[in-house]
Formats: sequence, C-alpha cells, structure tokens
Amino acid sequence: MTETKVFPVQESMQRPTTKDLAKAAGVSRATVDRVLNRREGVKQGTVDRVNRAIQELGFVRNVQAANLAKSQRYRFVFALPKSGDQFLQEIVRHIEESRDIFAADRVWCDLAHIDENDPHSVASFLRSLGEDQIEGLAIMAPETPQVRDAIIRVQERGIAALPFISNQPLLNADWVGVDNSAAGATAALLLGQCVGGRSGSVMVISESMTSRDSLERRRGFDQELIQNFPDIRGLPSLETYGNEERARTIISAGLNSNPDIVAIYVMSSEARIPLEILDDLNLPKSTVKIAHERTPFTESALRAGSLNGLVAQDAGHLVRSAIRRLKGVVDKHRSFGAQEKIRIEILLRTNL
Amino acid sequence: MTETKVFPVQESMQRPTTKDLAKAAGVSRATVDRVLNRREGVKQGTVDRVNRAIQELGFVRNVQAANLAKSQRYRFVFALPKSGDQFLQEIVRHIEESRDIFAADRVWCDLAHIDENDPHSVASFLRSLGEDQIEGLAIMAPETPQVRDAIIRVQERGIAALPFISNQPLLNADWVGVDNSAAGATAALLLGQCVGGRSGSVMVISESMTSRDSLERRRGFDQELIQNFPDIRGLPSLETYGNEERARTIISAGLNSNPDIVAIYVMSSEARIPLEILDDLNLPKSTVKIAHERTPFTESALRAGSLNGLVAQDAGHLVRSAIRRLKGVVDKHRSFGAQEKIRIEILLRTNL
DNA sequence: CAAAATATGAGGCACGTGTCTCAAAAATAA
DNA sequence: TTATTTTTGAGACACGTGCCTCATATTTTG
Repeated sequence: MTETKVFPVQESMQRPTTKDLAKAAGVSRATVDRVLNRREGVKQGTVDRVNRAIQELGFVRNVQAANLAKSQRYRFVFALPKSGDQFLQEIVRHIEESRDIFAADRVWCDLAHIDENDPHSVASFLRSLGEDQIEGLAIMAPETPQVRDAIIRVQERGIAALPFISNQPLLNADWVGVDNSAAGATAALLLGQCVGGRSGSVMVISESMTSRDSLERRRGFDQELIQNFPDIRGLPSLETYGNEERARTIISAGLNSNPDIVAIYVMSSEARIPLEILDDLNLPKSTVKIAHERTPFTESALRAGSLNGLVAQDAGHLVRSAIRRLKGVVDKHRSFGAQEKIRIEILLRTNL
Repeated sequence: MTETKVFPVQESMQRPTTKDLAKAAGVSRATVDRVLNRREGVKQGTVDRVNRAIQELGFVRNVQAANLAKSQRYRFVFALPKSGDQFLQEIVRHIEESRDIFAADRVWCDLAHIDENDPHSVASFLRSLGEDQIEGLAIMAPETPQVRDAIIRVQERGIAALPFISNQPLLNADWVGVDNSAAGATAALLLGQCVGGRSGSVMVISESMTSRDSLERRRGFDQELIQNFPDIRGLPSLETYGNEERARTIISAGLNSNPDIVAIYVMSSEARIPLEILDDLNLPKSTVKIAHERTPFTESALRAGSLNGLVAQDAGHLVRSAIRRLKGVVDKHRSFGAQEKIRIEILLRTNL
C-alpha cells in the first residue's frame, strides 16, 4: 500500500491577517487594532464581535511582523551572584552561547553581578533598572523580603522578572529552576541505592545552610533517607563557608568521629573543594559519593569513578528556558506550563 | 556598595541593517542583497568588501523581517510509524501541543503515518513530498538503503529532512535522538546498581531485535554488564513481536527455565504489555525491573514501586528540538551543536 | 432639540528585508 | 576605438502589524 498523503496547501495554510479579521467582524482595521492591543474607547459589543471573529478564524497575531513594526527588542539581564563557583561559570558560559543562538530573535543578554548576601545592594540594583533599558530580568538571589519587594516593583515598571535557579516562593510568579526538595530526595535515593543495603552514616557537606534552597534540599534528602533507607543515618550538615582551610578541618574531623561513614553527600553546587579534599584523605573505595551539578570537575570525577552519581539541572536548559520565558512574557504569550519545566537529572558515568 | 550598572542603550543596541551595511561597504542595498542571498553577477572584490563590512558591524540578518518579506512559513511533517505504542502516543501528544506553542513562529506541524516495516511504501511516501508543500520533514523509520536514498532525494528537492529518534547513521546529517548504545549502558548500570551485589541473570524483553536501534541498545547493555557487573548474566533477548499471547508464553517460559533471575530489563519502548504480564506472575519483590521511556503506564509503575527505574528520552524535548532544528536549517542558521543534544534521562520515583 | 462626548473608519507611514525592473557605469571583447 | 557584456545603483512595492491623525458616524447628555 502506498502511503501517499496530500497536504493541504496555499489558502488553507495562509494564516488570517488583521485585514481578514476586520472583514469577518465587519469593522475596520483600526478597530481590530484597538481590540487586539486593548486600547480604550471600543464598545463592548464591538469587542465581542472581534473576539468572536478571532475565534472563528483562528487568528494568531504574527509576532514577527508586530515586533518589526514596534522595533521590538528583547534586552534581558541575568543578575547572578558574584561568587564564581564552577556551576555559576557554566551558567555564564551558556548565557554567552545564547547570545549567538538568540541573536536572530533580536535577543540581547547582559550579565550583572550582584552581591547576593547583601539584600540592600541587590534591591538598589533592581531599583536602577528602567523599562527603557531592559525588557526582562532573570535574577538568582536568595529569598528576602526586601529583594522580593524590589522584584515586584520591577515588574510594576513593566519589566518581565523571573526568579532564576533560586526560587522566590512568596512571589507567586513562575520561575526557572528545580524543586530542591525533590532534588535532595533524588540524591538520597541514588545514594541509598549505591550503598546497597549496608548500614552506616552519611556525611553531608554544604557551603552554607542559610538559604532556603539548601534547607529544602536537606529536608528532601532526610525524608527520603528516613522513609526508604532506615539503615543509613544522615549526619548534621558540615558548612564550609566556601573556605578551603575550614573545609579541610571539619571534613577530617567529621570522618574521624564517625568511623561508620558509608557515603558522602556534597550538597552545595560547589563540589570541587570538598571532593578534592576527600580525594586527599583516601577513603575506602566503597564509600559512595554523590554531588550536585555538572561541571568540568564533577564530570571528570564521574568518569574516573571517584564519584558515583550526580544530581543536576542542565545549565543550558536553565538559561535557554529563562530566555524563552522572558520572551513569552514580553510577547504576552499564554501558558508555558509544563513544557519548560526543568528536569532533575541523574547523571551516571554512562549518560554524560 | 551599590551595584548600579548602567546599560548601554539606544544606538549601540540597535542592530545594523542592510542599509548600514551598504553604507559601510560603499555599495548599494541592491548589491548587499545580492551578496547576502548569494545571487550571481557580483565581482569577488565586491563580495569581499560586503563580507568584511558584515564582520565589522556584526551584522545579523533580521530573520523576522526576512520571513515577513518572503511570507516564509514552516510547514513540517512528522512521519511516524503506524504502530501506536504509548511512547509514540506521547510523541504525538507533544507534536499537537507544539502546534500552539510554535504557531506564533509561523510553524505548522503535520503528522503522517508510515508503514515503517515496508521501506518501499516509506520511500514512495517520501517521493510524494514536494517543496511546494512542506519546508521540513522529521522521519522516524528504521535504517534502510531505500529509505536513506529517498531521504537524500527529499533533501535535494530543498526540503530539510531530519532523522527522528531512529537514527539513519549512513546519512551523515545530524539527527534528533539519543545514543542507543549509551542508553543501553545506562540501563545496565542502573540495573546493576539496584541489584546491589547479588548474582544471577537478567531477563531481557524486546519487541523485536531487527532494528539497529535495538541491537545497539542491547550491545551497550551487555558491554556495561560484562565490564562492571560480572555477577550478572544477560539472557538472550525475548522478542514479543508486539503480540501479547506470545509475550505471555515466552516470559513465563523464560522465568521457569531461569530460576536465578534477579532482574528484568524491558528494552523496547512498548513497556506496558511486558510489565502487565510480569505483574500477573507475582515475582519476588526483590526482582529489579528497568524499562525505557516515560508513559502514563511506566510513570505510575515507578510511583507504585513496581518498577525500579526508567531510562528515557524526553518526548517533549525531542519534538521541540526537531522543530527548532528544522527551522534552523530552513533559516540557514549555523551550528546547532551540543545545545540541542537530547539527554539520556534516568527517572526514579523522586524525579518524575 | 442641539451640543458634547464617544465610537468608528479611512488612510498613511514605519519597521527591515526580499524581489523585481530599468538605467547607468564599468570592464571586457572585437 | 567601438560594441558587447558584466556589474552596480536607484527606486519601487510587498509582507503584517503598530501607531498616528483627522474626519465622520453614532450615542449620550443637557
């Protein structure tokens, strides 16, 4: 049997224009324009007639033409913490890559470094953003009343604002990032599976436990461990504060005082320092190690077998998703829903 | 410290137009157009001058304006196998979702069902596609000389063609899908981890082993198992041919004749039938089960704990990536490289 | 009822590029 | 040199929408 299928062409695939709309609704193009762009001074009855015509014809505004007419540009700023761990460097790399990828879509991406631990300075940065300068903002900063309010005010000024990686839960807008509690649970499940029935305790290393993200991650981790791996006990989080000296001290101390450690969970996105320290301390080969985020370092550790698994969010997806969503907000797109959800990825040696 | 940053605005962020290009190169807009669109009859020296100006100004063609001028549309066809397993249904669902998402970009997606096991009919379908009907084609069909040639001829007719999910390796174009060998290896690694040191054999269930995809997956699976889990032995693949009766028979027979089975690997994307049969046969709870692809069925099986893990490719990403790539080819975009690579996902209960 | 306010229409220009045509200039051949 | 061919320029129109002005039609108010 021949599977020939003739595709509908020409007329039927020509999308209706505002002119068609005007004719169908029995109004002028000017009125159609007034309705489409929600201008004042149109009778409700007329608005309804136009909207009905939109429905019937399946009219979709030609965003390209509209952007052309408006000389619309998409100037976006990624506001990222100063501190330059490798994960952040990956993010920056992808932002720079995106510049080329989205250049054809009239998207500009700029970087701004903020002092994420100083809400005051972050807020003042946000205040400095005018809608004549940018159309959108993706911001990675810990949740703070001050910052949250500043973000709301940015939005009120007509700028699309999107929490990025760090959620701002009170801001019930959508955001780009993963569910940290689920990420922690995934780490626990993966870790538990690798431990494979042995019993003992897990060392948990974090840069700091002050942010909501860290706390959620830890909570998700503990819950999963308690429920499904009763033989594995999570130790209190060791906080390195990003300080290598301190990290070395507390990690050795932790190992000495807990001889039953069967696994180590490096919870923060800066995995390099703790992992390097652990390498120096030559642990038994059977000690399971799980970390977060894919960086050149964690990737090669995984390949070398000195790391069992990685729970990660795809830096490229994060960046591109943020751009597409900001663009969607500017274009007044409807629902972006699940399609842009960031997955919690599990990376093993075989699926890098 | 206040983190005020003033962003460069206006002129500097106005992308140069063809008019600017013409002025910079000291030629007319007509000549710029001739160079940009590779028309004949321009002296090499002039071409070089224009190209130099493009470099210097960092000119990027405004695709939106160009498309508007050309009334460019993107009519794409997804040619998919008739057989309607759940994974394929997911793909179809995402294609339909994409219609709305990409409508604003003037993208139409059509579906065509092909008889994937009849290369002759597939080729004749491909022959029927004219460049006046569609701009791009994503095709999921097993590799065959006949099909491969037909695809090449489709491309020669000026239609963007992209192997979709099923690779056509001899066609050294890029494609959208995952490395099946790595996917198999990942399944093995995950399975081995879950088995956790026990020894025994693995039942491998597949719909059929005729396609290259299946063979590669199996090969990747075996290699990983042999290298890293010497205590686990992979049994010969059981082929169901999509027939439930047959599946039931061979699975029970397999279980009876191999009492040391510690794990089951459902290799094909149609996991529902084998898994339902396995549920009926109440195996020991400790039997590890790994399958491929996320569908409503496998998802709930994972949630219920009757499945240990899933190795999947994100159906939504596959579809959207295919659309973006076809669009890229039509627009003569440069390199899409790694940014659109489809990941091999590991799904556990916690990261659904 | 007239006067004022509101609603709609007609038409034009702009956005950046593609695609024509026709004329002029430059290079090449005779 | 002149005749011919090749290369370039100038200009116009189109694409679909946004945005503006001004005039006319319709409704509301006093």
